Amino acid sequence: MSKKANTFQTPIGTRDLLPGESARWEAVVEVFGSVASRSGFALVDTPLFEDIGVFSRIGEGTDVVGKEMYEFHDRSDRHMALRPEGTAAICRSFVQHRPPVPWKVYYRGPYFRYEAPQAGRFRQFHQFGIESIGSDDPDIDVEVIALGWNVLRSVGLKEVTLLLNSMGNANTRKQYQQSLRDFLEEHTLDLDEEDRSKVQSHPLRVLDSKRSATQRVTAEAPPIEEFLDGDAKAHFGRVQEGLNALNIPFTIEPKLVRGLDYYTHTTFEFQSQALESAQNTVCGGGRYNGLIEELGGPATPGIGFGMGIERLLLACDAEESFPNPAPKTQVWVIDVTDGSSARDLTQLLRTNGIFADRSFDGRSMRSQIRSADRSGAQIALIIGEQEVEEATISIRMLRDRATEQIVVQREDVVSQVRQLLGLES
RNA sequence: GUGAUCGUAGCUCAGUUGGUUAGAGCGCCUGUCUGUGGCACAGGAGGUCGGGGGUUCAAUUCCCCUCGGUCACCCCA
Repeated sequence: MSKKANTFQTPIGTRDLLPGESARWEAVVEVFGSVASRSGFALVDTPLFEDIGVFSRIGEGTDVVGKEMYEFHDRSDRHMALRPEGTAAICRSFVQHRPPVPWKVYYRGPYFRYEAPQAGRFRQFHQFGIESIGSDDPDIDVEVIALGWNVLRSVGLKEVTLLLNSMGNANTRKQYQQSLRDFLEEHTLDLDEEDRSKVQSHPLRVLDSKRSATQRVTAEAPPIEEFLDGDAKAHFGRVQEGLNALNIPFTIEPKLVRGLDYYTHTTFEFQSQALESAQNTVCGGGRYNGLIEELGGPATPGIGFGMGIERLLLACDAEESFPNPAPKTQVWVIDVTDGSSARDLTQLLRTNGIFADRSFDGRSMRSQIRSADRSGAQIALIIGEQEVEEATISIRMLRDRATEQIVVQREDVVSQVRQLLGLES
């Protein structure tokens, strides 16, 4: 906010993850990892930057590569970019290493897009994602979508809707684009001015315009369904059948085209109905049967999705689910003598697997026990002059004021604490 | 990139037609309680009023520029 001399702040669209939120962040990452690995997906980590060519395969005309990429030349003049999304890099990795198929992987980490920030949108944002490469089986589409569904349920979200569409193969996509272009040209004057320029370059993009004049026109546009060939229809039908069998509710949305050029056949989006903001897509993905080939590999089908962690947590806030986990501190060591007992006892407890903490700077008894209380610890160990003399420790249970404080021998403290915490082995 | 809106203590905000030492609540620290926590009371620390320039005898208050936050378009997670 302020910019005083010699002070700095996070760059536009970035933020610090602070202790108040970081435990929740770690927890949601953990949830995703366990849901994904339960379905046979393994973690893959790719670099945060790559040769820019990897990402330009997303589509030269897309906003993501055209104007939102953080690109730079390194000291050896290599043209690089900070990754703007996950799928292209995973496909590059597949081509580079040629693992056996189906290759089922998940990933998570920061992504970068040079955009003006707003609700649910950042320049550095974070995604989970999965990719399943090497199979054209529609049941894999179902597995991928179901995994997204399972994650959303696991963090407690209820108000989400799944939108589903099929783009057909590369050929139908081309045919549909042309006929859509023809249709839109006839109605150019009825379109919102802002959208007219997209008719030639990106007719598909006109479909998801939010402008009402344009929406009135596109409501009459030919649906892509009419252009699907027999195989595409069969594939799409089988996907729907699978979702029905798994009791995953969905809505067919013929205008769901998505902004990345590589999609073929199944495309889908999970939207949060609890989010008031303009960006309510929590998870989006689809099939990309031509991308691997584009990146120099053998023709190989693939499907996956990306899930925005910030948006997922925003949706959790809106539904009041997935709260910040309780602090982990179990024991607070209070030392009102010279602090050496606190120094030694915290180390002893910690090396015995107990979450222990203490106050510093020789604070008063009152101050230390207040810190102990606020830490969320269940137990306070108290050392004063008397305890030092007698080699004992007073134990106070912080969560139940009715219990009497007890005194134990100093050498028994670890086993006593473990017992009181219910950890006794 | 375009548009709207905002910018006063760590946080949430007051601040009178521009007028002398800029306030509150919460939080933090200390004390009432010379060894005992969630309450109460008292005290304390903490602000170049985002930054720069201008108008004026005087600017947190008016004007310009700039930086940043928020929201929307575009697009997407």
